[in-house]
Amino acid sequence: MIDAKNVTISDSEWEVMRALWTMGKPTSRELIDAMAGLKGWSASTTKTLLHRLIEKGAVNKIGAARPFVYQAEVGEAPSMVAAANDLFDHMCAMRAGATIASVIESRELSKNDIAKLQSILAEKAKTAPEKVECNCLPGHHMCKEVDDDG
Amino acid sequence: MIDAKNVTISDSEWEVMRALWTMGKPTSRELIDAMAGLKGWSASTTKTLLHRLIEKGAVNKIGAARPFVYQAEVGEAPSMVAAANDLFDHMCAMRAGATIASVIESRELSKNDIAKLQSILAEKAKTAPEKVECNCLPGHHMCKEVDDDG
DNA sequence: CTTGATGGTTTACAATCGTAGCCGATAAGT
DNA sequence: ACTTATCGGCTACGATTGTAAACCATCAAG
Repeated sequence: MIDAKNVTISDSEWEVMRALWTMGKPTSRELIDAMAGLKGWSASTTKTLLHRLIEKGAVNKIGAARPFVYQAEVGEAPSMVAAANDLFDHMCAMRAGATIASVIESRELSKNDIAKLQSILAEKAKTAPEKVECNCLPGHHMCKEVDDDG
Repeated sequence: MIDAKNVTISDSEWEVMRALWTMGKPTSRELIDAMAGLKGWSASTTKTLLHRLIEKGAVNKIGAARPFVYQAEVGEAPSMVAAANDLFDHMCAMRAGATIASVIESRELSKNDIAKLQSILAEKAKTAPEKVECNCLPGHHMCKEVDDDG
């Protein structure tokens, strides 16, 4: 369940969105085939998910004639950012640094990506606090130091 | 639904885990009060979630006598990392850089966090590719360039 | 010993999700 | 025109989730 533009998109629906973002304006057939290949879903499954996404306003059905094409209504990048924020909003602020570190370590990033991140970090370093406070239970700072991974 | 240690922990359950991680080994009463304060849940709701987490093996009931204490069985940091990986595994590899950038921009990070990230990035820069390929539909690279946020 | 508080266990129930079959309309082939 | 393959809509159904009440056991107080 990931939130993008105030609607809740389920995991399976999310997969359909991914395909839609990649394919642009596919017909249902193209989408069905793609999902069949990617996830092994039956045609009905993809159709259902597509319909639910339309109901939720995350996808548009375009055209008047019979082979409609479908298009994502919510953008890919904003949805990614929303999903990531949703995740980090639900973890202790103290853990964000270590978690980001782990993500960076495990992902493939281009030279350009890295340069951008470095520049953001350099800027951020200027005003960074010595320590981030735990925000788990308001008023208390009960989280232990970060490195007790267990 | 976030995956940590091969069990699926739902959103609400996740909130309970957060409290457990913060509180350590609370009694059910303490936990119930915390969740009532944080989320406005009734005692029953917290009890149900706690039970489901125990069934799922994510939480341990400790003690033999009547006021048991409860403890998270899965660690906080690994769960965070698992959740983050889960998220990034389900987005186009091309988008990872921009998404991480947005996360870094919106989070509070300590000087130490930043230094650590900078060191990881410096290391990673040595072997970084010029460009990350789209991995959305295998065999094709259909994703547009990253900066068409819309 | 009865009683009530406190904590633990079962049951409930509507909403959403994952997964998919079936049906009706329309377009295409013969 | 008649049959058939497609496409889109409706129906289905068990599992999980969010939310919580009801019930039961046990300990302490009277």
